[in-house]
Amino acid sequence: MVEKRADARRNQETLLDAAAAAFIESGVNVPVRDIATRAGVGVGTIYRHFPTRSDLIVAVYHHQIEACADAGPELLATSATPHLALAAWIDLFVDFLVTKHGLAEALHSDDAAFERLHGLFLERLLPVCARLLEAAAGAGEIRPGVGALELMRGVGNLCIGDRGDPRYDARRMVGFLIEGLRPPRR
Amino acid sequence: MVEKRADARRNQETLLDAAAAAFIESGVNVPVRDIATRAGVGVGTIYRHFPTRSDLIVAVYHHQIEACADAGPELLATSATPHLALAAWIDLFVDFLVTKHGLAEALHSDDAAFERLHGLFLERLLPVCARLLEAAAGAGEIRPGVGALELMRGVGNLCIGDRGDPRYDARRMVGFLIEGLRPPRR
DNA sequence: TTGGTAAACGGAACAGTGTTCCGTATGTTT
DNA sequence: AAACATACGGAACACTGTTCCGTTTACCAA
Repeated sequence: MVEKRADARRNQETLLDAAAAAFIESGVNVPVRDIATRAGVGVGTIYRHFPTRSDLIVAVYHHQIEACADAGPELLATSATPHLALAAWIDLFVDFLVTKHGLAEALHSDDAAFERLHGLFLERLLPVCARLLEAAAGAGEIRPGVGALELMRGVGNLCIGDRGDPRYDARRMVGFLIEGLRPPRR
Repeated sequence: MVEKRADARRNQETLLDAAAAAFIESGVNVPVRDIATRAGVGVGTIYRHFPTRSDLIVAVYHHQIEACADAGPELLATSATPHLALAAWIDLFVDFLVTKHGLAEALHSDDAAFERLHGLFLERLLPVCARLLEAAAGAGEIRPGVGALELMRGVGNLCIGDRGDPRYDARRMVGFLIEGLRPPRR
């Protein structure tokens, strides 16, 4: 493994900061040029460090995604019931998504540029969700046969378009969805 | 009101056909030039007849939207319970959305180009949904205070990304959401 | 210190798409 | 048939993503 040049390392840091700021201000779909200008580098430099938009987004939000993943087992251990743990974890997930403008949309586009983002969610968050689902199903609190992937996609979809719009509260809708997972009443 | 020229009327028809075909083949985000080529006209002609993409989509799907709107009262009159009517109507709505690739996405983008589409849904479908919700709430079958707009946006969102993907069934997720509207169990 | 080399940079250039605009063509009317 | 209004076509512009290469810079060895 060869060491990277000092200027390259410096630029990568600068880019991460610039991207984070740009994402907050203009959403994750902010034009590449804007990020480049903000960082004071050429667009080529961005593509060299982060070949796809996914790579940049992943780099910026990596820690938060990890934190969300880590919270799953913990919630399961400390919650009164698995269903409550599931609901609480989904809440964390929703919080993460709705505070990143455009991220929910990006997550569910089939654009190849978001491949790695997709991959990270699948790799880190999906197993956590699956574990929580399993526990809740095992306790008879939700119907069996609900897939983690479809649940996460559904929840992610529900988060689209929630930008502090008072007429649409993603958390509320997600709450209904999670409630609807319970077994049919007799 | 002045009569339109014959060639203009002819072109409008041709464009509707071409757009409908293009939507089926490539989704509602098919490039304008593709539709123009298909219809054998210049892009200017499209923009003259349909200034925004919304106008074109609305023109193409107008009848189906009307049919969906008309089905609401009918379902309410013939269903065993208001909740069943609501579920059945939402099913129609979902059917409409998932068979039009990209329509659900378009519906929830804030792009100004989809203004009229948004407007038509609000104007025609929203009252129908509100009526069904009211009936169900009145019968105590769902919690009160659920807004028609948020429900329709939620349902629309859940339909995003369902392209016959076996791993994601929008209808199933919507079913859970509607089920979750029921009052909390004691 | 001083080359020499590989790594990294910048930004021009290209590609795809939406949108506008105007010279030209066509239908309509007198 | 002439004159006019309407409509047409597509070039041209704007915006964004992406690639590519001539130039610059950091690093190291002599």
